[in-house]
Amino acid sequence: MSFDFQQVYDLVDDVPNGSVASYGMLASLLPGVTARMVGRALSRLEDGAKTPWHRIVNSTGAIAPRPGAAEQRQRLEGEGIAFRKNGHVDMGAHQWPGPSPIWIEKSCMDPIDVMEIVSTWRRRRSDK
DNA sequence: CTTCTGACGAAAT
DNA sequence: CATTTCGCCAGAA
Repeated sequence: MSFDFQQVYDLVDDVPNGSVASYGMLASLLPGVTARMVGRALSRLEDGAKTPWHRIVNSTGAIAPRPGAAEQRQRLEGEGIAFRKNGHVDMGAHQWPGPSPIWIEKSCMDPIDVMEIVSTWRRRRSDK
């Protein structure tokens, strides 16, 4: 069975205004889904979609080079996201804290595991 | 069935 | 930091 794009969209919908998440982090919260699959799911979004795709960047904080990258940056700046000189998002300051309790409940995941995963991604940032 | 192609990530250089 | 290299894998052609 192939995975359902919808589960990716549901998680992206959970990322609040003013914060950004990486493809890899979202993928790590979705068993069996890889970062590439998350990206593919977003690329298949339809134009009028309500899903906040612009809040997803890669693990280095860079915006994937593609038509529409400019719009993504513009939207993020509109939400108060700060960028560095090299064009990367300041992940340390805006990284998504993790999924909401509502999402965690719907996903049927163990809250402890979720916290574990999230902390791993935060640690990875600061180590660098 | 085979080939090609990425909205990625991590480590090495 | 920026670049390169390689692993990964579902769809489209």
